[in-house]
Amino acid sequence: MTIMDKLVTASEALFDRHGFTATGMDKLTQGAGISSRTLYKHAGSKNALIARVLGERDKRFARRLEVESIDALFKALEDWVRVEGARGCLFLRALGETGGDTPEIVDAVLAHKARVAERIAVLVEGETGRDDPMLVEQIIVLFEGATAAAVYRGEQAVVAARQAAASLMAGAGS
Amino acid sequence: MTIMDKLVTASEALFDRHGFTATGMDKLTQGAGISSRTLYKHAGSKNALIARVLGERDKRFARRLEVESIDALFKALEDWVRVEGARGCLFLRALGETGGDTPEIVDAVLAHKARVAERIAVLVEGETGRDDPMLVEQIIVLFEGATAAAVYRGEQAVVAARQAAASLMAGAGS
DNA sequence: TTCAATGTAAAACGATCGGTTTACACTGTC
DNA sequence: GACAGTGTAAACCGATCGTTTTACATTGAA
Repeated sequence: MTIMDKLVTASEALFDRHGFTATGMDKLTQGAGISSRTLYKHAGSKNALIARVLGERDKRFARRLEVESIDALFKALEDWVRVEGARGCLFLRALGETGGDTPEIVDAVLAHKARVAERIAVLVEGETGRDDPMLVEQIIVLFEGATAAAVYRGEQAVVAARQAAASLMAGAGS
Repeated sequence: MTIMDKLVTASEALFDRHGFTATGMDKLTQGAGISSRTLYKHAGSKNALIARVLGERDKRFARRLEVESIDALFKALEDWVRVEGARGCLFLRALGETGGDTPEIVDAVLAHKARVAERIAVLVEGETGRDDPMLVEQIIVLFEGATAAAVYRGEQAVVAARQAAASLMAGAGS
């Protein structure tokens, strides 16, 4: 495990549990077991570290979304919530905490959201056989809503989203 | 306009645009045009101020949700987004920034979410004539998802949520 | 065996954090 | 005309912020 891996892993957990602004550099160096000099040599700055954490999370999340149906997509989200917990979308949380004033963070968030939206668009077109932007938008909203609502309603929110998606997909025929 | 009104109004705007942790007390006093001593005499502490801001926002939001159908509920959300902008649910953002470690904030968030869920439950039962917990959960997810997705997809997310809700409500017959 | 690279620990930078305190001006009322 | 109440301005508290720096240990290759 490289220094960067240790740093990113520890940082992601700390950011996720305590927030980005509330997590100081000392907590990050302490969590990763490295000196502050090493952190800055590798990460450059706190904002760059946040952007890198988001980038790595995006990759890990995308790996989970390598499925072949909308139904499996929501099942994958259910697994994610069960394994990683439900504290809301870390990307949107980063955006909210920084007010959109940090370009590197904005870029990381938009890239992630674009990737998920594209994944959904491909799956919807694959299942329905046609380009249906409104249906795609509805699935995106359900996916986002399940992530957010799971914070205070638990897994049942994801289950409901999956069933709602199934209904909408079924009704999209012809 | 009382001191408390000025303080809460200015604080809500600052918290919403720049985040809770990133907004210092000096920005709050400066924004409200009052001294720090006056702020502490009225609000007690930063966390108490945050809780009060959330409480007032909940009231204002609830006033908007005094509608008579699920369709009107999503139209109300559309209005809200157009007027107040889409920076994500301020309650969940507060929860995320504090990691759920501040009881007064947790209470304010849960009270708000319970109120919205109850409102949705009443509307669903009023329109379908029966108690359908799964449908209620689906509408909650759509509502939450529209709020979150509007951050990066704009109003179309709310429109899609409204249409999805209409489909699900229509399919809930008997 | 010199040299650059990579790491550590720890002090220090100026700025800002949430919060308190002191000193003082203005108000309306008994 | 004393007095409590409410406000301001500003200094101050210790702590922490993100970041840089100094000084030193370890390593592997030329």
